[in-house]
Amino acid sequence: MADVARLAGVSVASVSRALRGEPGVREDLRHRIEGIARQLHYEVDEGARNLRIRHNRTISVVVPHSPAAGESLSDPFLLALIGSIADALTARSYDLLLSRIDTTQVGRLCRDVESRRAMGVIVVGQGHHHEQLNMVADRGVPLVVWGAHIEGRRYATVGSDNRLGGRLATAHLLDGGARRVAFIGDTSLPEVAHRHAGYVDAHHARGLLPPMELTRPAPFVQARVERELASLLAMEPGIDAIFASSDLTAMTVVHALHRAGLRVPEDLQVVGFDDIPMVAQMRPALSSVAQSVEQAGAALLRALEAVVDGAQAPSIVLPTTLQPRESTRLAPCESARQT
Amino acid sequence: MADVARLAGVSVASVSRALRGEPGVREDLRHRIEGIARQLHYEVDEGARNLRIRHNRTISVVVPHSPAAGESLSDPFLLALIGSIADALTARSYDLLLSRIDTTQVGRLCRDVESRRAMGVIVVGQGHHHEQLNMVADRGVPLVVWGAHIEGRRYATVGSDNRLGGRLATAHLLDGGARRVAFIGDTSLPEVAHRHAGYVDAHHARGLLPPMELTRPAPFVQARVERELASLLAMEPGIDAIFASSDLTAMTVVHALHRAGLRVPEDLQVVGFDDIPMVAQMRPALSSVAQSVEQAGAALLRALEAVVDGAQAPSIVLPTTLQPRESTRLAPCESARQT
DNA sequence: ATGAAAGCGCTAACAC
DNA sequence: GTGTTAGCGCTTTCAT
Repeated sequence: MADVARLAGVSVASVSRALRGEPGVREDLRHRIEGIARQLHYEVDEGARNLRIRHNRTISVVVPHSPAAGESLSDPFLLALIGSIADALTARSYDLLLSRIDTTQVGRLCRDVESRRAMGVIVVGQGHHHEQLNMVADRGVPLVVWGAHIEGRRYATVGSDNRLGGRLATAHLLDGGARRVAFIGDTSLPEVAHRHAGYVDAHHARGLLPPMELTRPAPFVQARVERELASLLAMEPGIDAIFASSDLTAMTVVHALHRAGLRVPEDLQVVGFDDIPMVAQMRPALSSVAQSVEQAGAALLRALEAVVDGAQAPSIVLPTTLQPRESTRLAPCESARQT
Repeated sequence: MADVARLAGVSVASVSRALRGEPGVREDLRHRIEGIARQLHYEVDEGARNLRIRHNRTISVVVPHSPAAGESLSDPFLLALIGSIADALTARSYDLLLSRIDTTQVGRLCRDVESRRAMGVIVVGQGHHHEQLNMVADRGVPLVVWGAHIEGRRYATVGSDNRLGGRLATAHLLDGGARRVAFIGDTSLPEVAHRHAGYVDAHHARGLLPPMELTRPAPFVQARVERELASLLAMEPGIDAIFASSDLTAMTVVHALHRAGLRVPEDLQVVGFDDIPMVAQMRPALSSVAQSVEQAGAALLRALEAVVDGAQAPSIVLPTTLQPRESTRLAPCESARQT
């Protein structure tokens, strides 16, 4: 900046004013300064600027690192979500500091904010770390989590209407003629628990008793899903539909059913969750519950800004919709009336 | 930091020294200071620190924004690559500033570095922006690109051995009995061009003339792939195998072939590229060329560090390997001898 | 409308 | 071993 000032024959104060578009600067001077800056490829030092104004526009986005499961980094939904966040931040000229850390480490979650690198944190997926997240929020770190609204949470959340999604999926299966619908998914995860609650809802709404023995708590890992499915098929021959709590799980399920010589949807219907683009390419094309990814980034940012402004842990729920395809029996038009 | 100093009854200089593990500090004092810092949840202000030491450990990772194609944000390979980079940076205690911008805008690509927010840039995918990338490098911005080594490039690259991959895939198809192998992919992209070169190589190595009329320049967009495939099948009935330049394209191809009543691999063999985890779940399971994602992040970082240290645009090529599955005819064991 | 000077939170000489 | 002080590059009073 000193260089620009010297070349323009003015003080750094004027350069600062000119470059930031402050009013009290003569237009011709401003143009001269801008020209010189451009020529030098000069950009204002963000660190120095932030230090002076005691403020920054960087947001820390944390993708939980799950050493146990291979769940995380092959899921296209996660990429779509991160992309949505990146776009929302870019649109509002925030910077995005990405980190992949173990969410149990409260200290590391807070570090970016406490070292003033970032003004707030977005965590993509709450997993089992409810209590740790509460601790982060208690420490005064502006925090918003993509996930489910949990009783007693002190952090902001943005997430899909998982319960509605679960209800839509299950209703679709039942109305397609299924009587014994299995649920595969790790219900110890809050989001999955809500999907399961919707599954129960749909049964009740039809005067049916949800068959709890058909709920299998398989984590996202492929091998586990296959094992649970095998045991399910062996023990419960009457089963005629499967609601998988993610598309990745559903894909594994369809593949395994095929190897077992069972046809989808003739022998068993299958519905997934997330509606990743790929499921339309499966054979059969997979019915799935779509989340509103495009809205997610903007909603997360809105919630975070509210928290920064002192709001008390707001919570936003985004709509889910059913996308009927070939893996379920009810025709797309018929399923329109579902709830 | 002043707070910590006051509570410890020492000067800020001592706190700074203690917290950074400098030698000349009495052990008991250091412990006292560390205790107080922890208690206050104090973290050193990174911005102020970087300003003072005139240096930082942040790397800008740019995911090209392609307004045209929907190519980008559903590709699991991209997420795996970003994850690999994030892990490599974390392991070496770098921060990752993620942005999703139009790579044609040279100025924005340079901004993070020129505003001293980051010390270098990693671009994930070179697309058609060879010239712009050269301009960035010429501006003195430390730059490394995930992509192909191009004649006349002045920026560092890290990428897969796409030519080898193309050769492996094509050889596998030919040795599985195919005689008219089609290539679907946008050969104007350097990486895809290399895959195509490998396709040509494999033909030559067997004394065959590569059937250039069977090369279709379809971009990653699904609709385009389907159209090209339809025209291909209509015009060239003799076609008996397809090498798709990405797994996503291959999935679309398999789906379209099925709707056209053609069987894979009996009527046509299909092989993809990237080996995303999902292709093993397809019906039939898709043969594919695997890239070394796990190595990618570390290699990119190594190259970037070399550039920062003044190296002249190094270039790293990572191995590719064929993963034979059900969509091709040659048994996995037989295919071991391929080259 | 422009400049001089103080200070954001930190580190690194230099003194003691 | 510890404190004092200058200054990183910027913004912002306060003068002029």
